[in-house]
Formats: sequence, structure tokens, C-alpha cells
Amino acid sequence: MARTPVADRRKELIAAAVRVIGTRGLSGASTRAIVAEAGMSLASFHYAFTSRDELLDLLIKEVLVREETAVLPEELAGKTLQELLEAGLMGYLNHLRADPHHEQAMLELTQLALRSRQEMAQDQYSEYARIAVASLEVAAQHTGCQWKPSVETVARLLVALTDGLTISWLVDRDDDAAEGLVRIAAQSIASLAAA
Amino acid sequence: MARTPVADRRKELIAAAVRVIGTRGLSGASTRAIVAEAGMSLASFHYAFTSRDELLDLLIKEVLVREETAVLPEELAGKTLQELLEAGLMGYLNHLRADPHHEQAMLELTQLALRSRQEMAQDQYSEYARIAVASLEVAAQHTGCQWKPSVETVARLLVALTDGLTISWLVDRDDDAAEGLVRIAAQSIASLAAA
DNA sequence: GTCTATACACCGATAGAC
DNA sequence: GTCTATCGGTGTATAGAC
Repeated sequence: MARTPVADRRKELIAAAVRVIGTRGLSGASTRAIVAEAGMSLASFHYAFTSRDELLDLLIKEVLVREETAVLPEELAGKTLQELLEAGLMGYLNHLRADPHHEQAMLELTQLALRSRQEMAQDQYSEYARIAVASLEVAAQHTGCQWKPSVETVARLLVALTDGLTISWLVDRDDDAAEGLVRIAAQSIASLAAA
Repeated sequence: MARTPVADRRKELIAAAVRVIGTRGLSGASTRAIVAEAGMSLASFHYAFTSRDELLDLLIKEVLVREETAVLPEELAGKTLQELLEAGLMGYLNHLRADPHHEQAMLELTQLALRSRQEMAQDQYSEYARIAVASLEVAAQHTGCQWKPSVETVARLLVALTDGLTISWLVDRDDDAAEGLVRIAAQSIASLAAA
């Protein structure tokens, strides 16, 4: 029975792989574990992909890149720069708390990319930086401020802080401490802008 | 021939394991790869350790904890708080650049701990925080400043920034960008203290 | 296109000679 | 204590029936 088109199979398998990596880690994401999660047979995997590596390539490319698009809060009105940054980081923290497995999987995939697909990791972080730059520019413009260092440098700081915040919360799951970190992170980044 | 005491074997194997994880990743660090790196036979591994997991436990405990002990520069005299922080972070960056494989291995081990030995990851980060607190207190005291948020919160920010800096440099190996990040990180952290 | 069955490499761990 | 040889299990990938 010619049931499912290959493209659908691939999407199902990628989604299943993300779930498996989240719960059991990259090393636990064997082809067998992935097809079990997706509810199909092992042979179907190799019909849709030529190898496990090919799936991981796509995973990094498609899943990592469409990540963390929401850095700024939706409502900007009447907020100071620091409040905007704090709301944005708090939004990310909530996203992390809502689905820790997912962010942990992202972290693990970043490290895989770092090791065997360095170029992909670079592309991914360029994208993060691009989003951060855009957000920082909007935030500054909206509050009538100006970044004293180059906005690219501040963006790098913001991305680094986000990574650090992620690891920090994943390690001890301390909500209060994470929120405290968000607050002073916002405060210290805001100190880099002038009215 | 009763050549090497068990304790020495264990140390050799742990050192070899760190090297292998650094170059080939945690998934490439099979017992066979480790003993090949250490130049001994597979059976010697299981004479020194009961299992691969036992070695990884020790790796996390011993190697991770004796990490990043040097957060402050050796020479404190005549420096502002910001300069102290900058010198400290720059020292860490140099340490990272001198042996990237090592820090990459540490990152991978942190993630392993995060997944299957959460308590160890927590202990490790408590230790990082302890060191950061001590350094921040020395720096503040030496420059006659005082931290406005609790020093524990600032320490959390410093640790998060260090992790973020590590990933950032590992991803693109951009020395100039990393140094720029160090500078504004120091600047923004220093803004959290008052004279 | 989808399945079951299987090939083949490598894994961690152990047995047993020396 | 240290080695070679091997066990049992699991991994990726494929062959071949349907």
C-alpha cells in the first residue's frame, strides 16, 4: 500500500527524533528508538533517509534554525529598555520551562554540530545573532536609547547570556534564581545603552 | 609482572579518557578507544574500573570540579573593578583558546551529568558559584566597591556568562569577537556595583 | 512502499592462560 | 596483574517477500 509520501515520513521521523533526543539524549536516539517513537518499522527509516547521519543533518538545519524567534515581548508600549529586555528574557525562560526537553535537545545538537558539522553550528549562531541584533535595535529605538558598543557586540552578549541562562536553569531548576538572573542580566545589558 | 599500581592505572585512564572525549566526543570515547589512547589492553581497563560508568563518574567528579579555579588575575594592584573582571575573563578565554578540546570535553560531560547524574551537575555548578562568589567579593573589596544585587546573584550571572562565552568562541573561533564580548561583559557586570 | 529477517561491525564486560 | 580470546547484546544498514 502506497500510503505515506516520503516527505511526510521524513517530517514524522524528524519530529520523533527530537522527542527521543529530548527524553533519552542523543546517544539514546538510535534509529530503532526513533522509529519506535514514530510508530513505524526500521526499514521505513532507511526508505526515507539513506542514513542516520542524513536525518541528523536535517535535524540541525531545520529544527535548530527555526528556534528562538521570539526574543522581544509582543507589547512594547510604555516600557523602559531594561523592562523590555527583562520581559524578553523572561519570555525565553518561560519557553524553556514549558519544554525543557526541547532546549536540552537543542543544546546537545549544538554540540554535535560543533564537533562534526562546525559550519552548521556557525550558521545557527549567525542566525541567533541576527535575531538578537534586530531585537536590540527595535528595543533601543522604541525607548529612544542608543547602544554604546556596537549592536553586534551587545547581541553577542545577549546570545551568550541566553545560553548561560539555559544551562544554569537546566542544572538546578531553580526558578527564583533564574528569575533573579534574568533581572540583573537585563539591568546590566541596559547599562550598555545611553539615552 | 606486577607493574603498575591500580591508582596509577586509574589516573592514566582518566587522563586518556579526557583526551579522547576532547578529540572524538563522548560517543567516541569507547572503552576500547580509551585504552588505545592510554596504550594498554582492554582487560586492564576492567581491572582498574568495574565499568565504564564508574570511570565517567570519577571523570565528572574529579576533572570537572578542579576546573576553572583561576577566575581572578594574580595581580590586583591599581586596577578598577571593571579591569579586574576583564582580566579575569580574559584569563579564562586564554585558557579556553590554549586547549579548546578540553573545554569542549567539559561541556559534553556537563551534559552527560545533566542527563544521567543531575546531582553531580548541581554539585559542580555549586562549586563554580562558590568560586565566583569568592572572586567577586575579593574584587569588590579590593576596589572599595559593593555589589548592589546579592553577590550570589551576580555570581550566577558570571558563571552563565562564562558558559556563554565558551560556546560562543567554540562555535566561530572568532578571537576579536570573543575579546569584545569579554570587554562588555566586564563592563556590564561592573555596572552592578556601587562605590 | 512496507514489512520481517538478517548481515555485519562494534560495544561493554568477562574467562582463563600465563 | 596482564594478556588474548570470546560472550552476549545492540547498533546501522540491507535483502528480499509481499
